[in-house]
Amino acid sequence: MSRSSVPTTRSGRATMNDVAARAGVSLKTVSRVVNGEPGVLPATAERVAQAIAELGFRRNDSARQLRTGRAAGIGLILEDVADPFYSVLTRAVEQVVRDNDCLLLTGSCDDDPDREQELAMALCERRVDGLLIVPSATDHSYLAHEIKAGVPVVFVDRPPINLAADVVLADNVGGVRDGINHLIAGGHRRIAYLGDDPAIYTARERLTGYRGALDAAGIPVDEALIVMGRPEPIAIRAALDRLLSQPDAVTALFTGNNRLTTAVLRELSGRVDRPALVGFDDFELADLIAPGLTVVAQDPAGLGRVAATLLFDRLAGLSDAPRRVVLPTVLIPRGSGELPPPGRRAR
Amino acid sequence: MSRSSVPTTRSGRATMNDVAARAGVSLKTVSRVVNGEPGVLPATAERVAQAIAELGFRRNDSARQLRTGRAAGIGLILEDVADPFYSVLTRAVEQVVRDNDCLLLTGSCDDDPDREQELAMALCERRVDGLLIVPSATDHSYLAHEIKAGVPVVFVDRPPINLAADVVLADNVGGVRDGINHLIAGGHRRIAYLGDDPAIYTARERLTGYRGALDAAGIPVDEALIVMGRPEPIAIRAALDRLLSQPDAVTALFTGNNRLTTAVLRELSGRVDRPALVGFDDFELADLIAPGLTVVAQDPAGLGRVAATLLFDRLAGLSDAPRRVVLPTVLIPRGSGELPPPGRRAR
DNA sequence: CTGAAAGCGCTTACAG
DNA sequence: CTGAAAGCGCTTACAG
Repeated sequence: MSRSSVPTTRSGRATMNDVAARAGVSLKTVSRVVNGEPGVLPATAERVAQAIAELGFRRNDSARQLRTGRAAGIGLILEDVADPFYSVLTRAVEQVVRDNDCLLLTGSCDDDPDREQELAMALCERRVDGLLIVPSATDHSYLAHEIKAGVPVVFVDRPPINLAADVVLADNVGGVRDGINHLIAGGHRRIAYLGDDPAIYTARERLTGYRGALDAAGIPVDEALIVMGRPEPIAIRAALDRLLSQPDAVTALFTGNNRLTTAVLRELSGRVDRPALVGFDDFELADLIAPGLTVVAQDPAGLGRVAATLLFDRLAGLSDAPRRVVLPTVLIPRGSGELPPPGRRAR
Repeated sequence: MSRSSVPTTRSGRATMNDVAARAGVSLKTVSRVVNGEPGVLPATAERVAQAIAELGFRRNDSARQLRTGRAAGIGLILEDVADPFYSVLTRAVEQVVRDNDCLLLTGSCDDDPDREQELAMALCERRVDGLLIVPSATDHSYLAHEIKAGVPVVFVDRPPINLAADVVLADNVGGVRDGINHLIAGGHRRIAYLGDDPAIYTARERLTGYRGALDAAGIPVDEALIVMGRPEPIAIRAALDRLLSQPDAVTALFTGNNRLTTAVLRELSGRVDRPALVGFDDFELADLIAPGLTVVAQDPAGLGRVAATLLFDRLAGLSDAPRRVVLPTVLIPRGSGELPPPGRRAR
């Protein structure tokens, strides 16, 4: 078996031309074999396969991509993969992406609008087939060009602003309503709401759920019981001190997200007389603290799965008007949300 | 300003040629402007910039990639992004990748060796500039071709098998040794070790740390106190029943990873007389359960950062022999690891 | 069943 | 300072 010459492609990699030369066939025949196209004599295919193995040939997808226009890749932009909510969402997206024989390109933007746009543009320059975005920007008109150029974009967890596009959301209003109703049913009337920065869509939505539930129950909303802002330990401590020690002290707390819940738990852990607590968003070990943490659970995996599936539907040609999908939440009682108000604790 | 004709590129996207035509310059001049190359008359650059804006031109990176051979992308393969250990690692990798103006392509392989290889090959076909792998396969010789072709590969958390390549590891042996020594210093002699499937590198290494610490302290290793296997609740319950009720019951447990620790905590939560517990790997809320969980903390962000940095060093030309970097662990006492053995609890 | 030619949209290497 | 030509490694559209 005379080994003629090592392929001397500049990149150190064999190309289809190298394979063709070695197998004594044309470039096109190699392409047929590599892509499993029909109409190649078994004997020919065999020779090509052998040349491929000998040269360690691996198709260059950037050339293929240039020619076909398909990247076989999807971009995912979110706030921070390190956050369990997003990492679970990412995993679900990955699964759908894989089922569609694509690769996933990801980036965290830390709620920085500029970074979101930067990432989106970089992904578009790479000509990904579609984009999944948990938005941080306050204006998404910058994507209009890309959508017109045929790149489907699906928003997740928060809707786009100044742009018509698909979006998959959790039922923020309904979820909080359920949680507040649960506390009301437990006898609570003085229920505080700790939410994130109202600049965040979900923070506003959830607050709406709080107000709605109180209204529906005929309990007047006391604005002094609403605390909105970034989860800073110091601010939270101050808020809790006030809420729990004021004349008509609160008997229950609702925390608007994971980070707030954790921060509140840390502050509460030293206290003797604990208020009831329901948190929005579930997390690992919520059942192992004492009392177990009652939560309104979102479905991050569902958000990712549904959004990614919708994206591939769009890629497959689905051309409705932009859709708005809302996924339900689930109340999971574990103890903290079932603590009665002090007056009733004697029984 | 006469608007001649909308660009009719097949993809619906303007190309450099379209821009050139509109600006009345050559393709090459457009390329110069887009890439910020010097030697373009300000007036010319201005005309080009305007044409770019009008056409919504965005450079096609797949063409650029084909020509330059640089993907400006890094591949990351791991077990499961949804696991906090990996999601934090991913975030750190992302940061380094971004600092180097690259994009990140990721994939989870669920400890499936075939899936690892599939992903690695797909990423190589896409001609990523380098690969970061938390390996699941038991043979990495399949990567020899790629490495020879110039794709640097850095392994993370577990070393490669049958392949010489860089690797960044946690100090598994030393970390467990510290944890066991801590328990011994607390008066414990009957210390059980619950580890994961010994097919996993880190599980074997950590067990080695356990044996070493006992040996060094002159405590004979009782094989009956070693339980290795996937973290199945049923198996763990059975093991705990046996370990805690046998004649010479254990007074302390060491759990070899996050999932084992969680599973053990769930089983323990009902019990009255708790053994001391130290877990390998830290997690959120470990301070909020009672007693606080004492852990040997790894540095997942450090692993990701150091590995990614090493990868870019390789891309920049660093050509030493393959390196092996070991990152230290830290013992964090929070209560569960400081519970004394029953004999001493009276004091 | 097989192949020669053209072209995807850029960058490279020259030339003027 | 600007541009014409060639080519990266594939796939497309034909032809035989």
